[in-house]
Amino acid sequence: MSPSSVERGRETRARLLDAATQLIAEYGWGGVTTRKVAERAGLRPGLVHYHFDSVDDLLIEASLGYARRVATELISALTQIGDGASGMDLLLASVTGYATDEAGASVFSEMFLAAARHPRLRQELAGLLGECRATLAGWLSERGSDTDPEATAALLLAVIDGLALHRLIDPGIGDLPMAGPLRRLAGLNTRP
Amino acid sequence: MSPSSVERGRETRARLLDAATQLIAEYGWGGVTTRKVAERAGLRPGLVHYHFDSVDDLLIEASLGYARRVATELISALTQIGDGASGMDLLLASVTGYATDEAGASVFSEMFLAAARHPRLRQELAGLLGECRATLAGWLSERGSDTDPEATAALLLAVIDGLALHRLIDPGIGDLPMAGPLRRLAGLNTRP
DNA sequence: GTACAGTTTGGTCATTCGCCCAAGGTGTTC
DNA sequence: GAACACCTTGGGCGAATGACCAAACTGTAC
Repeated sequence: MSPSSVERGRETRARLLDAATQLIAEYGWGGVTTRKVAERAGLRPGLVHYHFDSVDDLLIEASLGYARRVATELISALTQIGDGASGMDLLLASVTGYATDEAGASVFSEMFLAAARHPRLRQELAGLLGECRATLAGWLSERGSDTDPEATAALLLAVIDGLALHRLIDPGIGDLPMAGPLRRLAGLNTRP
Repeated sequence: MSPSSVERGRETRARLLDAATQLIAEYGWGGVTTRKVAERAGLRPGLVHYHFDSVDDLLIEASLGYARRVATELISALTQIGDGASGMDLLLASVTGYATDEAGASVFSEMFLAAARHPRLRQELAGLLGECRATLAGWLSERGSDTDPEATAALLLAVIDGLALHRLIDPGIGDLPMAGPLRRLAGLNTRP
C-alpha cells in the first residue's frame, strides 16, 4: 500500500529540512545551496522551491526546528535533576558533546549569526533563548542561588555557546577541569 | 610628491583587508564577494586577485589581523589592571561593546566557524586563543584565584564570545547585572 | 471513470560568482 | 632616457546559483 500524496509530501519536506540542517554545519549558512540540499536528501533540485519559498526560508525553518528540539530536550533533562552540581555537569556534558551530535554546535552559532540578518529568525530565536534563560533562572533560584539568578542564567547559556565555539578550533579545551569553576558561577553551595 | 608604487600597493592591500573585515560582519563569511570588497574599498575588482590568491585567503588574513589586534589590545589593557574585580568589569565592557565596534562580535564568531573549514586559520586561531587563555590564567593566579586558573580562564573567554553571540539577537541581555556572577566565576575574593 | 488537488519531474533563464590576463600606467635605477 | 619592477585597468571566461515553469504523475473524491 503506497502512501498518499500528502504523506509523501510531508516526508519529502522533512528530508529537505534534515539535509539543510546537516549542510549548515558543514558549509556554513551562506554555503548551502538548493542543489546540495537536494543531493543530500536524495531528491530532485526542483523540489526545494516547491516546498519552500526561498533558500533562506528553508534554512530558517530547518535551524529553528533543530533549536527548538535541542532546547526542549535540555530543559526537560534539567528539570528532572534535583542536585545543583549535577545540573552543571549536564550543561558541561551538553557542550563536550557526547550527548549531542558533533555538528550541533556549528548549527547554533550559524543560526545566531544569520539571525542578525533575518528579523524573523532573530525574533524567534530571542524568544527561545529568553525561555531557556527564564527556566534556568528559576531552576537556579529554587536551588538556592541567591543573587541575580537571571544574570547567572544568561552567563551560563553564554558559556555553553562560547565553549562550543572554542571547541571547534581546539577540542582539547574540553579536558580542562571546568566543573569546579562552573559551580562557582552557578552560585550553588554544595553544603547549604 | 606622489607615493611610490610599493607604498600605493601597501595602502591598497590595507584598504582591501579593512573592507573585507567590515563585510564579514555584515554579510557573513560566505557572503563576502570580490566585487563587494572592491566596491567597499573604492577600488577595481581586479585588484583583489592581484593582492590575494583567493577570496578565502583575503578573509583569513583580514580576520586574523583583526583578531590579533583585539587580542593584544585586551591583554595589554588587562595587565595594566591590578584589581581583580576591575579586570572582570573590563571583560564585561569588552562585550557590552562601548569599547569595541559593534561589528567586532560577528567577525570573531564568523572566524571561529570558518576555522572549522580552513586548517590554517584554525591553527592560527587556536594559538591566539591559547595565548589569551595562558595570559588570563596567569593574571588570575597572581590575584589569588587558587583552583584551576586555566579552566577558569577558558570559561571566561568562552563567556565573552558567547555573550557577544547572544547579544546579537537580544541586546537587552547586556543590561543584566552580570558583574557579580562573573566575579564569582573568576574565583577572586574581593577581601583577601 | 472522471475530475481533482497535491506532488514530482526535468529543464531553462538571467544573474552572479571566482579567477584570469593582456595592456597600460608609474616611480625607481642605472 | 632606457630598462626595470610593481601596480592598476578593464574586460572576459566558464561554472554555479536562485528561481521559475509546463508537463507528467498519483492517490482521492465524486
